[in-house]
Amino acid sequence: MSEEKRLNFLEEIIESDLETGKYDSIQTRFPPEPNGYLHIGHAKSICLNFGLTQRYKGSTNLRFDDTNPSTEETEYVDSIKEDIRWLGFTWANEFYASDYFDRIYSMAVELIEKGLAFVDDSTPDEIASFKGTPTVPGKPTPGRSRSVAENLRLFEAMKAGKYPDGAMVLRAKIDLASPNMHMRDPIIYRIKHTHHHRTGDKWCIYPMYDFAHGQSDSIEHITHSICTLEFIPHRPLYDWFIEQLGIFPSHQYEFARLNLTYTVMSKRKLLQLVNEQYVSGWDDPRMPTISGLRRRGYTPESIRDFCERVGIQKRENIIDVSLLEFCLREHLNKVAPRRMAVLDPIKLILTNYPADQVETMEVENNPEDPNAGTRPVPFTYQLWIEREDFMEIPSKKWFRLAPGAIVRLKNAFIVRCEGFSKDEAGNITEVHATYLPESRSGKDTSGLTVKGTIHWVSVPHAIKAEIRLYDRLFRSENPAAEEGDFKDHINLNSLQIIPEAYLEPGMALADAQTRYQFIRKGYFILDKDSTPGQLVFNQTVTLKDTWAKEAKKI
RNA sequence: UGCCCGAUAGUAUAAUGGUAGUACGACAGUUUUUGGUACUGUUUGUCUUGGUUCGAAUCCAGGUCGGGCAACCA
Repeated sequence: MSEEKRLNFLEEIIESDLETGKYDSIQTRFPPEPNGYLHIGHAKSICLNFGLTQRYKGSTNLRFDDTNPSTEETEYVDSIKEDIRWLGFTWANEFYASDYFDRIYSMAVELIEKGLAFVDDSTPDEIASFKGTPTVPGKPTPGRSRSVAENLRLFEAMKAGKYPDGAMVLRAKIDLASPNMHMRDPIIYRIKHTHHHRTGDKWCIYPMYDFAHGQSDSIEHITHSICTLEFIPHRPLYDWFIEQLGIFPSHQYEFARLNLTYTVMSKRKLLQLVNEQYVSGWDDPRMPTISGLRRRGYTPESIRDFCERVGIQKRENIIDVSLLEFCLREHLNKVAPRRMAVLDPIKLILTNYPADQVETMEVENNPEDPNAGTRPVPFTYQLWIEREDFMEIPSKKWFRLAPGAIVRLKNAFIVRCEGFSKDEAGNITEVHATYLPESRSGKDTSGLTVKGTIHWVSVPHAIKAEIRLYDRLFRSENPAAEEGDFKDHINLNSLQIIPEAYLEPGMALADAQTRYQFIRKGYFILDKDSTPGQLVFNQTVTLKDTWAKEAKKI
């Protein structure tokens, strides 16, 4: 227990805040906008916000940042809640920025009364051009000099629905010459005659992010409001509103968002992949969404472990997806029951094994777990084995089947290859072998040592299943950074369907929640498309394959 | 050419003025009835130039490079 955990910069700030007595406990929030599904980048934020209040005394709210009704839907609210729960976190309160619309409206009125906000009826183009540029200061629009009474009257009328969308906005009156563009009289309310997923048609004006987020934090007494780097320039504005309104001083802290190699991580791009049907949906197993990873077979444990390992920093980063896969394999290796499945079958005929005999082999369920036990698997003279486990002319370092070579059939016998047959096209159709009766697993008296062990499934007992293999969705490490359209870099072979693989018979009763290891082939989980008569498995991830590398060298 | 943020092995992440360490990856090997797992070893790094200091990845100054900011998006 003496192992010291290194603190990230947020933990250091929090420990200091707790030590100095600035706070007795901390309060964080996870603030998604319900306009898309959560992805692995959000998982980093979720693990951060909830992790902090697990580690230190405090609690975390789930707050939907639903201030833009034109993009937000209840479907997204539901998926977000499901994903957070699945990741293993429980929020203290479920809040919505829309819960605070009345209070936020009053705050706007207060700002007007203090002469710190005004109604502007300039056109969007006018507002933009009067804002100046980063190097040229802005100029006041005519509305800026309106009286408090007039502003109050107009804002009231905006709320009452007297004006169409875009006719006018409410702006904070700050500093049109600020080098920070966000301080150049930012818009804080706009007119949108749009039905809201929660408040319905009660409102036709909605606060902007900058006039809702900090206020919501403050209302909830959030002590540490954690967001991503692009909000850094918003912080002075965040603080300005809190100061002018004299409300609870929440503080904003920023960290670098997660990026992963060979994928994209923006909701806009992910939505494009869905809408343009490059994938089957938000939960397509190739998507970096939480729902996609879940369907693919990822475990919450492995995702949490990954988020812990990537760390929290302020520098931009792109994490190698192999780290995610490492975390997954590490977890699955410990917990996944082993099974045998042949994905690309050829027949192995044991010429000296009685044709009418069926033996039951006891096969280990998980060599990593002594308590996992064994299961019976039927063995006959006709077996399915992987096509790639036989080589007519073996290469160097090959220690699977080849003419004259011996190999062990996992948890069964050692066999010697005696020959093979081909069809007219020259494809191997059958491999012939003899088995060594004295080499049975557990009572092997053959004295032989074999270098290779392969898996098998008895032909008459095999059950069929569809298996879906996945590869990375993009060919480029960082498709978003490539020239042109990111979709030009999509990997067109990211999904490979094996319509008919052969599985050991017990898999007919496969459990939908269990991630299985198909020995030597990777980890697999039942897909939601699966039915009792037509099993469908997703390959979660392959096993590390050092032979594949060796084979490439040749 | 305004303001803001950042820069440590291939990718991430520590070292908080005192031996540049860890993980993933890669490479090599040992063990193995999964070419899996486990274990061992190897490889590669402080953006740059000055300054402060007995001593700088760390503090200071200049530069370089990367990123962000001018939505009635969040």
